[in-house]
Amino acid sequence: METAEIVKVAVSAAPYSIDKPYDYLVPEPLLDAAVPGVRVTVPFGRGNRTSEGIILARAQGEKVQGLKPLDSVLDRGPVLDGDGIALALWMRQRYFCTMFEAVKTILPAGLWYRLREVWHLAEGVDREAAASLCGSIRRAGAVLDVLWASGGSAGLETLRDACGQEVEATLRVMEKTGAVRCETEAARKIGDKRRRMVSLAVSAEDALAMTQPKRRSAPARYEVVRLLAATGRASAADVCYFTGASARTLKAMEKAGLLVLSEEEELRVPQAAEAEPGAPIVLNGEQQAAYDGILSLMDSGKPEAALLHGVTGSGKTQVYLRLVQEALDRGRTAMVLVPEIILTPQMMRKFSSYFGSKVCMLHSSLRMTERYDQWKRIRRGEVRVVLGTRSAVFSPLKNLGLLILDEEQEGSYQSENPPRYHTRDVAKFLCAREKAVLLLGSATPTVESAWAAEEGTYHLFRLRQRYNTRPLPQVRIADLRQEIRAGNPGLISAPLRQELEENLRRGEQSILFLNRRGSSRMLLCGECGHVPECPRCSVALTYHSANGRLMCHYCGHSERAPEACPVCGGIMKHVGTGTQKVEEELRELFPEAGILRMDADTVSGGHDAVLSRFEKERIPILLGTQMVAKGLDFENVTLVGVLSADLSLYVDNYRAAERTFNLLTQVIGRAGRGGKQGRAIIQTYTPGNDVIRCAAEQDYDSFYEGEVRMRRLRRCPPFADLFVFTVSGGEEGSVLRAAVGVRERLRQAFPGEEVLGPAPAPVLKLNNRFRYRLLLVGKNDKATRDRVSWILKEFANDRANRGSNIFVDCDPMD
DNA sequence: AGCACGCCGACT
DNA sequence: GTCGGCGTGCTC
Repeated sequence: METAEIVKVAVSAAPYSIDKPYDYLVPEPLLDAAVPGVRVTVPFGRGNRTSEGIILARAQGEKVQGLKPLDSVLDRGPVLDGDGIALALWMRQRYFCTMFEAVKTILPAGLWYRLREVWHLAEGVDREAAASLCGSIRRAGAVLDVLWASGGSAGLETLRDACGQEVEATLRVMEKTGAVRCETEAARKIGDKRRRMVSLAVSAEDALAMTQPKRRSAPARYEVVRLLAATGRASAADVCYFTGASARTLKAMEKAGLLVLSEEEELRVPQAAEAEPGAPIVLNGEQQAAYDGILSLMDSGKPEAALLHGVTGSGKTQVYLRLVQEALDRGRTAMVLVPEIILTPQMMRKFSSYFGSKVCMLHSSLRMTERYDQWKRIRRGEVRVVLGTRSAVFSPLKNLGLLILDEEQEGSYQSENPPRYHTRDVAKFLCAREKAVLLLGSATPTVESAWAAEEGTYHLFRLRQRYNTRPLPQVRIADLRQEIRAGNPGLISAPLRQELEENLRRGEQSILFLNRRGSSRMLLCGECGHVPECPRCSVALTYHSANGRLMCHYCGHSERAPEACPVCGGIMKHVGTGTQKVEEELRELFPEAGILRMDADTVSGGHDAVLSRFEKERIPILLGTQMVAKGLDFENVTLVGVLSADLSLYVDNYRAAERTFNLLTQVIGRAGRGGKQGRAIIQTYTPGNDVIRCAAEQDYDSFYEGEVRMRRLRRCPPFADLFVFTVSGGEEGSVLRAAVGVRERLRQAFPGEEVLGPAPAPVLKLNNRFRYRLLLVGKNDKATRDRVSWILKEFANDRANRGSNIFVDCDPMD
């Protein structure tokens, strides 16, 4: 039997249940280009629809019969090396996604291809011939009309718009008659940008002599030469701009042998603000000890993980900077990941002042082109330090020595769309591979991380004192039950009112914090109580004053706000947010004081605008939701009030206590950042609650002790892992039935393990899909993942589950 | 998932 | 007789 070149391909069109490497023949013309790590198009399935894929491996094969050949190669060279492919394989088994989904997550979006079907009238087939070939096919006439009118070919979208969504079936039948054919175009989302460059082809003297303006001859040429004699190479655009020469002149000069025109790649990289080089970093005793310890881990040549547990303001960033410097000195690279880079401008400034052009910042406000060009710079080794958010963990840095995850407890490290990877897990994988040090930094570590440190899996380093030995804020708890008994049913307790008065008198600023995720205004009928709901999701629509419309935060649905109740015709009333009510109460208490409110409704002008007003105009009171808790650093803020600490405590989530403790700690830390002593008031209905008490005393260790005891008892992470299965579909009954089926399978596959549910998801209906959840308490090891994977595949293959979908999350953050 | 093949009922 | 419904099995 003849041997042939065969490639293993991860195919985009293969869903999870049939995902595996598929074999394809390499046709002669693609022998050089079809190498591992390049993306290809391949025919897939009975209908041989064109699908995107990526080559995982190449080999000589004998089993040639039945194999289809590759269609085309999309990349000039590998976009993923062996390490990248290994990472994708790991993600596949860790997050229950397909190989191709993992690959797509690793690659920058600017590199993605969009496949587009273009339908053509077959060659040599005129309109009559086509019509007779398709004679008996319904709706074929309309298709031919459109193709004819658009010059013989049209994109599938065009045909869908003109002939309806079912046009695809018609086209497939027409294809068989030979009247039409389909070609799949692959278009990149963005391209590489190239810049035309100009330089002198001869010496400056000769060129000047040749273009010396005698009589009236071509002054533009002389100007061009003069410019290039001074600057050397320059871009064509610049030359034209500064000399007034036209592109034609340049072309002509090239022809005359004066200039060389060439193209070079232009990188769309945001111009780094020139920062003063940073002064040498001096560490205090604790910082030095942590630094020494972590440095010795880096030099151990083994993959190690460390937890840097430092209170707010203890100067973790200094330690990071020194360690990154050391990594670079050892010829290695470093990655620094933060939850939301926009909130850490100080960090960005510091890194550019110490690392200049060696550092690259990857944050959410970069354009796709900028992000992609940064990816190219990193791949080429032009970048030694990456500072970025979640997805920056996929930066193709080589020879990684140090990976820092700052504020490791933050939920934004987990991706919200599938595969829902957690940055910490990916980071661990990378550090193991690169024998690099993983450094988790936090003022309030997750219980899992603190536990790993206690167990010795992580090396623990602590920073207990604030950097310039500023004292922590004085915290008081205000008992709201007592307020009610004392005849104050309001949202501001007497102690908080007194402290606010005090601050107003002293001209110092205060931040009030409503412990709620987001906030929204709704419409409510004053007569029948009707609340307009999203037609696609089971949530109330929120009112946006900016456009007078009702919108859904989940699916984006938007409609005009009704004047009258659509049910009874009554008058619609606005139901204000929590923050609005607080604002009203504050205005009554302090009619003279300026108050800034920051929530979804007021923040349309931009976060930054509100905050800079607060800072510059010294407005006495800032009131907001969770968004005011993070990263704010204002000198003149000496008082912080938490309006209702309980709100985030009693939600059905094993992380509720941890999240509340973190939030309270963060908010309290906003007070007294300048020279003055800070104060904080925590209002609560449960002053005896351990979490609130520990937060008030700023006692992480006690909180941790209590929480670990609780988690051990309840079998929560780190003592067990929670696999959350979500079954969704358009018909509630069948979704519930499918979910019950999953429960039975889980009970069979995991005898003795706890299986809970199905229970409706917190938002039952989202985008017209009903969602039910199940919970498996187990251990996230290979054996469990294999069984979970089996259950997912079985679910997809069971025809009884048609129309329903399933996915799993392990230890989700939300 | 997405598609083709195949086997039955309602029409020209 | 055929068109088209959906049930079944496979995807290199």
